[in-house]
Amino acid sequence: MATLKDVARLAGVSVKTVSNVVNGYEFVKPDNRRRVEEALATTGYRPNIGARNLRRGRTGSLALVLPELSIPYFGEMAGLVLEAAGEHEWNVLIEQTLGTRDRERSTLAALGPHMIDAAIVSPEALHARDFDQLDPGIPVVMLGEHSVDVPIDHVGIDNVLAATVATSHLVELGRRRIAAIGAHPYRGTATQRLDGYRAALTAAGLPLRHEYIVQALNYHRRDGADAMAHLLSLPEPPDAVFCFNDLLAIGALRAAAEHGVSVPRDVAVVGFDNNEESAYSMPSLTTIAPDKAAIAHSAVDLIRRRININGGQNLAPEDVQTPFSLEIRESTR
Amino acid sequence: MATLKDVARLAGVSVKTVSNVVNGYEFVKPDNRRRVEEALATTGYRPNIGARNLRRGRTGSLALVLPELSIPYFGEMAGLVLEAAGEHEWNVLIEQTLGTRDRERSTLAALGPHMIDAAIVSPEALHARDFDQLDPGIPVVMLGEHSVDVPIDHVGIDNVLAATVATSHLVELGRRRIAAIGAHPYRGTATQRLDGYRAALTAAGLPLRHEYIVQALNYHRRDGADAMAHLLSLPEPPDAVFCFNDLLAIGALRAAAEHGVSVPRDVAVVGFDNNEESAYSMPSLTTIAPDKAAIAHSAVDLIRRRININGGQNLAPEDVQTPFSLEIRESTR
DNA sequence: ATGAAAGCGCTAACAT
DNA sequence: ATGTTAGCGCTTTCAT
Repeated sequence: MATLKDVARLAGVSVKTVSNVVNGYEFVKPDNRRRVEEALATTGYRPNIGARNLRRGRTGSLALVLPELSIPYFGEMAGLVLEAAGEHEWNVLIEQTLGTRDRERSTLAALGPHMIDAAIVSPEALHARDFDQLDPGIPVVMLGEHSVDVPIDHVGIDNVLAATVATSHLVELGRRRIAAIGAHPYRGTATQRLDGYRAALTAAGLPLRHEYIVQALNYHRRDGADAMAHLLSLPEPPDAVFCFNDLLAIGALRAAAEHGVSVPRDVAVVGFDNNEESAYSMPSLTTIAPDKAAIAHSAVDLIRRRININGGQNLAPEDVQTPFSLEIRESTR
Repeated sequence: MATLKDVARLAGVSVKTVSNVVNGYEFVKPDNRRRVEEALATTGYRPNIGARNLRRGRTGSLALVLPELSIPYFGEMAGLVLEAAGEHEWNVLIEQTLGTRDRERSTLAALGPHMIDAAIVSPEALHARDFDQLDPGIPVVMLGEHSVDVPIDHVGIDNVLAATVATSHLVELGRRRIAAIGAHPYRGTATQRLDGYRAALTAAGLPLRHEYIVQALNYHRRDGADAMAHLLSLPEPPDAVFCFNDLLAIGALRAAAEHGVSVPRDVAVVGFDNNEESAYSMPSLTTIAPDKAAIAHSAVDLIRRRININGGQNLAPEDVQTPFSLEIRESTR
């Protein structure tokens, strides 16, 4: 592997001159430039990014911390973040926490300022003080929700509003016994979506029936199926269900089918996330569709702003709200 | 940010001693060790990985080159590769090619030896000579199939066999008009799966009907739906369909439903990949289930072997076959 | 405009 | 067992 020194020797100039050419410095004698460029070509020189970053004091990488790539929502988000970061020549280091607080904490702690310039974190179980682990010098953007109350940049949709829209849609369908699947003791998104659900029911003058709020400790398809099975076994089963993500909803659809309950005739179902698979489920799923690309771009932009203002340490944390829409499909038609 | 030097000064020892402690070297005077550990703690020292790698002549990163993270199969694989690589303290840089040859080529070319120690590539459209782009010094493992004939390590299941198993399963169900969705002009996996399909039909004494082989230029759900719609419009529609991946199959299920065709009664459907969603589709999908974790681990192991033998340049390329199974679900019951 | 040399933080010889 | 020093490849003063 050719180094600057090799190229310099071959071209008969100093490393400085070669470095100047490589970095597009303007004032290089045309003759020297030519010889350097020749040497560059014949050696096939490629800068050692690690060395450059060591010297420059930056890393050229962002961390993306999320629960699990195999979860469709995060797979889709990760792909978009990769693209957005790539536009600014950042590599992305993806870290999976598997949604456990332990791994979320240790991941945050391991994010030394040497590995990354900034981090995009999608926390699931973190507590506020876990963020002390973080080096204060590196900018962090939270995706998803303010699950904890820390002064950190945040990008995402208005979850309370979105949940209200989803629930109101069911109300407008004429449903009166509307259940919710996905309540969770300390997951921020869950709390907000539950709030939105309650707000919509209250606004419609419908009673809040505690047996219609089903917890889900995880948000996988199986959990949705279990929750739906439980709801259908109630003496008075619901005629509509708002699931806090699409996976729960997909599981709910299956449970409904297995219980001989027709969707949407007997039970209407709404999801959240607009996973690609939701357009192809049977029936296809009405769902809240966040603008994921907007989330990815906003997150990267926020980071760029922070970095350009020298860590932007004493800048007030921002809260960027991205658009969403309600995608109406067969499960509520 | 504390450096080795800072810690050394604080502990009153040389950098060497600190380095020794940090790297778990055994022979350090207990007294010194104690003082170093104290200094380490009070400074909150974290090694600068970049500097360490620069010195050691490695980068600490692997590249994972794949079409798109939002495709469930690749999302799942990426998660597993991340875990497998993490066990050996590798970061993973994921590059999306979006399945275009152009981006696959430029990605290969950009993989300078400074950024990564090795690469795991899941090519879709590459030609053999595109691999010339690659620095010969860095080990590459191909995932998926020998879509091109290059002397490079490869990990994956026996696609021909798997396709035969899938098709034979349909034969054993008593189906006689078995179609295939997913033929593709130059995608390696497609060719192999088509071969397996043909072999199974021939072995069963069934005719190869050219109108039952449907091309799919992409492998998304929509393509499967289109292909199935086409098959069902045939004068003599098939009574079974083997789809070359689960997404195609999911699309096929939907098209069948929309045409009022019952699965599996009228048409049995088999997929390939065992995406998580396939256990929850309606009906759930019979599919070939590759052992994805085995693929991820084998790929990382292969890389470790190559690297330990100094680039292993003159080692013959290996072809590791990982296990798979046929997961029988409702779509063929 | 370009060269010489220092130094980013670390590890590995070499010396003691 | 530990200190000293060179150097990984690069950029950046500081000279010239």
